[in-house]
Amino acid sequence: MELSVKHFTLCEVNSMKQKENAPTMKDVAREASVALGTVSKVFNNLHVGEDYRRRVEEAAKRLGYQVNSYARGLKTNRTYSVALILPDVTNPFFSTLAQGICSALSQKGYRTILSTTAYDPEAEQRCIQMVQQNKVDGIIGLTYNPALEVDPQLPYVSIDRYFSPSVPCVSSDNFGGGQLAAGKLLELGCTRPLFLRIGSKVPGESDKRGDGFESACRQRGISCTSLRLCDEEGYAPFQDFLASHIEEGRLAFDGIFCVTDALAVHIRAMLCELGLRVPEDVQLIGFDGIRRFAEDGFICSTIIQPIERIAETGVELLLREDRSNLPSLVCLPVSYAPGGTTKE
Amino acid sequence: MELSVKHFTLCEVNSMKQKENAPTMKDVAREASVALGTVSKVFNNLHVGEDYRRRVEEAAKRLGYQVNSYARGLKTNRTYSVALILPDVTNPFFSTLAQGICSALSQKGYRTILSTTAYDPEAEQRCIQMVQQNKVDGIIGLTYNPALEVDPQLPYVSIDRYFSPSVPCVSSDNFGGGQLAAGKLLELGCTRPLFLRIGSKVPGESDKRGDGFESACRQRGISCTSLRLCDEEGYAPFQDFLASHIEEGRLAFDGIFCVTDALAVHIRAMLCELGLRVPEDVQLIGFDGIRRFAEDGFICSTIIQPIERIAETGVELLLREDRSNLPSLVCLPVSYAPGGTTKE
DNA sequence: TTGTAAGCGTTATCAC
DNA sequence: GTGATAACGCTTACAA
Repeated sequence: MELSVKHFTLCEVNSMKQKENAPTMKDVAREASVALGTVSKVFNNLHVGEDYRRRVEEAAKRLGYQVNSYARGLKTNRTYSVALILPDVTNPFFSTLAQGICSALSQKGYRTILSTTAYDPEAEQRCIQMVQQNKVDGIIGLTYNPALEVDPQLPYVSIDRYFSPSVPCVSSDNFGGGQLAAGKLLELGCTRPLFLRIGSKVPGESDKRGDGFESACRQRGISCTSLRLCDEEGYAPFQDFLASHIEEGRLAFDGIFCVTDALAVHIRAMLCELGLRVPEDVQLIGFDGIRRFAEDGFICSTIIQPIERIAETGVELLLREDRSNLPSLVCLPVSYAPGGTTKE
Repeated sequence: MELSVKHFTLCEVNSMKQKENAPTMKDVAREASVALGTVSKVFNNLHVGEDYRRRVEEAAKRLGYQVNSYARGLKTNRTYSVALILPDVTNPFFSTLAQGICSALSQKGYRTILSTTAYDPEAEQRCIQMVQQNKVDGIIGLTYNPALEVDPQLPYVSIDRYFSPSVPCVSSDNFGGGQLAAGKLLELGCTRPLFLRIGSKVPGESDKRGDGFESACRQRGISCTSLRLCDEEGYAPFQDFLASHIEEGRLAFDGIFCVTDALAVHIRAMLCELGLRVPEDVQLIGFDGIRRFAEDGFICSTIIQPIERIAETGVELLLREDRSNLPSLVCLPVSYAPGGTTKE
């Protein structure tokens, strides 16, 4: 008689040691007195006589059989798993993205293999290697290594970073978001706008935020100041810059567009320390649409990224059957919401 | 001549369609003019003549060969991947946990298969099924289904929920955290403490937070009020409760311990609306140690969970070779930090 | 409609 | 030490 591997609720499990023998299709076939091929057909929903199907299903249940998707993948070359490569899932933007991608994938029957890279280009490359060995069906990556090496056969979707025409990139409409921020600030009475940026030194889609902002200001005949920093420099230069632009307790700017919400809250704190009031003296708009908790309001006035749609679009592009006419860049629409750092 | 699958940087990839033929060990063997077994040995770091090894490695590089870990797993019954089952990776506590577990696993050479369940007990069970088919080497789960069915053969570590002696559970020292909160509040001059809780109706380790708080109050001869709600009830009862305990603009409590930081910030907002000042009129302590961004301070005075250590411990327990003497519950030490909602 | 057998890419057991 | 060969669990022609 076959030794069956029953499943137990976690509460029932005690230290019973069974022999290491997960039941296989062969076991099921024997238990159901049918041929191996028949069992396979049942589990692939192919036509099989009704009573055969029943016998197989019952036998499988009795034995606690589960298909071995590794063995299946070996045969079919499809593993129904995709890799998600993110710098860090702690950041609210990334974690929301991860959530969206993970559930979009699971809805389509795919597993998510999560790799975090801590912004390290070499770790990024190692992840790629690792998941390629794992024979994933595709990769969604938000990476900073401009020279990532990837099997060209493997579907790849990039988030927020454009590589080449043949690698689809999905991101927010960063340029439009910058324009929107400028429009709002001006509309709210600002006349001396400032753009502040800190981020990676490797170029990315989000650089367009500042471009859009400046462009919109210029278009309205307003001159705009910008300060763009790299992560390595830290926040200190902002502090100095702001302090040096205060005259008689008055800042030279009355509206600041920050490249992220994270920066906006930092700048807000700096302004407070400098004795400036937000939004009375200076209005602030960030970018991302971060909330503290899901039910909370925004942590600052902000340009909201449609993270959910970015996730869905990325997944859709990655899993698309016909890969001949993929767009090289899709920008999703952003929106504005007040969050206490503007005068509404 | 073999058709080799070179790797390209993402930027170089153009729409070149190659034939679907990832190189296999057989190809490498032929390319290097050695036997198949020799190639296998090279990739498993077994003893092989130095020049053979070199030839194989060069051939592999030429062909862009990568081991197929599916095929390997089929043979060896180890996949070097573990499943992480979380309700939702958007919540800061969960995302930090995910980050810690993911990197601890990757450090040990394991991949993380992430599944999010949205607190749905059935989704949790489906995840378990799915990852079992995937032949993961183990599961780390933070789940709410009290009757999860799992293959008893498969190593399982539970976070924050105790199932049975044979299923290791790792969590913070919730009871101790409650005591700590009580001690702090009392030390800071509170005399009329209140405990507020909202959460799942299925019991979990975090229930001990309130128990510890009450116990510590009792021990010091102070009577303590508690209000414990289920998620379904929403925050409204808190609002009513607080409003009904105000007399002449004065709240009946001067120190509140909230079961999470999320609740604490909500309660703080409610108190503000009711015209009460935090921390002047009422002091507040939360639980978790949440920050808005990694560099920021805490969003409220809080009992900090050692999330990093929970992650590491969970992984260590899961991957432990000798599974005969596993602890059934390990509680990790918490600490207190002020965050603006207490008088320090 | 059902059964048979070859083979997916790897590892492991043997003789050599 | 190296090299053929038989599994691993499954899918899939193809034969019955």
